[in-house]
Amino acid sequence: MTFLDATNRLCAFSMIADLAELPHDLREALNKICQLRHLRQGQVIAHPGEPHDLVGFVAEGILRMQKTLPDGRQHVVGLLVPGDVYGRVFDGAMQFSIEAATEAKVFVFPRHAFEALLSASPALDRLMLLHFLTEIDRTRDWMVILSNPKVRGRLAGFLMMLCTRFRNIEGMLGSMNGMLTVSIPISRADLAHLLGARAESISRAFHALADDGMIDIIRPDLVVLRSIEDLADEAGEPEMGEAILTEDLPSHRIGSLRRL
Amino acid sequence: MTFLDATNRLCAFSMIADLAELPHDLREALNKICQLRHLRQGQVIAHPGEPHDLVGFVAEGILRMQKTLPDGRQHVVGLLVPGDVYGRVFDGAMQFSIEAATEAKVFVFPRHAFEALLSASPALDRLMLLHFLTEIDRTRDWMVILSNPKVRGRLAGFLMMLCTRFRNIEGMLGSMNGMLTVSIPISRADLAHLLGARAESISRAFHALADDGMIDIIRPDLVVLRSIEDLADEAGEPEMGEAILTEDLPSHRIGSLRRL
DNA sequence: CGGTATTTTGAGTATCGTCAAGGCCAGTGG
DNA sequence: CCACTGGCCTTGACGATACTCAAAATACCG
Repeated sequence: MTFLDATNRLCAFSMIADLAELPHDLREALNKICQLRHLRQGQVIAHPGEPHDLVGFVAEGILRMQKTLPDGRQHVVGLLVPGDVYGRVFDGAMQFSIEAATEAKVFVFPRHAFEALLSASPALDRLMLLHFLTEIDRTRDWMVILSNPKVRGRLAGFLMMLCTRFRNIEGMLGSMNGMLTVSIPISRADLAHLLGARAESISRAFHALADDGMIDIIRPDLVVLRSIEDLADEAGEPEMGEAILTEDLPSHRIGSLRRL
Repeated sequence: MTFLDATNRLCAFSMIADLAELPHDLREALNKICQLRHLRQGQVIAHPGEPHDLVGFVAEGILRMQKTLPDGRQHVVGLLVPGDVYGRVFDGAMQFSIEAATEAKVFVFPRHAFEALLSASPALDRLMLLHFLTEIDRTRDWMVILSNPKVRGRLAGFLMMLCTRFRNIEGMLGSMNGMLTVSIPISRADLAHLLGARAESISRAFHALADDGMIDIIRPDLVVLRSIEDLADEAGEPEMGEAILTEDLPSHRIGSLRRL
């Protein structure tokens, strides 16, 4: 299966900026081994333990990474948005399972073919290396959020992170009479696991933030951010608020490797 | 400055297994640009924001990564042990500052020279890639620990992580009449930041674990683990306990890229 | 040995977890 | 169209846990 547009140019990865910038012949080689998959919500595409023989790029939708504990409980440890990569390269089994949080589309590559290209192409190799560096920083940012002693603070940090990660992703951020809205792609129960709390506490924290005028809750999965500064303050990270407010919005570029 | 042993072979990286396994000519090239630095406790070797022009490998001692918030508070987000790498390659400024938690020795490479070698050598490139993959998984493990709702659980998880990370590191693990002891390389205050709690709560959690017979507190920075299973249970990760107990101890190998 | 920083303890309050019940919404079947 | 059902979110009440502020004890260092 190949992806060619009307003018016969490779277009499969056009929405994934980092791939689109690769040399033409490399894109062609990638195109030959790639496959587009539609995922319905809730579909699990990778199980921990068993070696996963695919490397995937998210094209549309939100996936979540989760650790499944022996007793069956599931522990969300991250979100994948368009432009993100999942799957191990070169070594070992996946540490986490991956599940579609929304309808999603992913490009998948057979692992060994992808690794062969990786070894042959410095550009792709560099791309992956930079991607992983970014991922490390993101996960450390998660840690900073999680180490806030109070649930309200962690939730505020989570909302801030959604803003930065969703900035370039269609349908996740919006505006209501001039104010920023953000979609919350996971359930209260999952959010509770992610933030180290119970679903009830998460619910109370949402409404506490609403009572203080920082947010409005339109639907459980859609909130208006009324005061980014106050949220950033609540999260204990003054710098994040400024970043969100001052930065311009290059909405054409998806999956930038630069951190926001 | 070069590092040659009595028989005139390169020996600088002998304690860092991953570097020692590189081809000879590459080790030689690395050796030419590398520098050994002794760090005294508390010394800060990287500041966030300002681009850091060095890539470092930890040879001895423990360093901590921390985020310095605008108001001056410091937020530990990880520990570096011998074999670990710090510093950004190719892109941007450091996100976190790095400080020596103990006396330490590090090998540092000028960033651009290191990048040049990286581009020229697939083996080194692969090494770094795998290292970063491991680092991502480690940080996600941190997340799982941090998302435990109770301080006792987070502390138990922290102790388990110390065991796995310190396994091959001299002076951090010991034994007292048959039982495992572990050194705690950071202060209560830093641990509190790391685990999302206050120093008082950390202290109380330590003594709560001691009262339940899971640990003995020899000194504030040295504890005996009396029941790894119970600790793992407290941490909510039954699998970790088994891993620590059943695994053999290849103490000659430092800085394995394989996850413990 | 004294002085300082760190750790611990204590008491009171705020927050959070827990259990239970109720509400909202979408889908189902009468 | 409506009642019913099940999942998810919310609310309430209560006990457990953790934060706060203060003070004491311990460890550390010269």
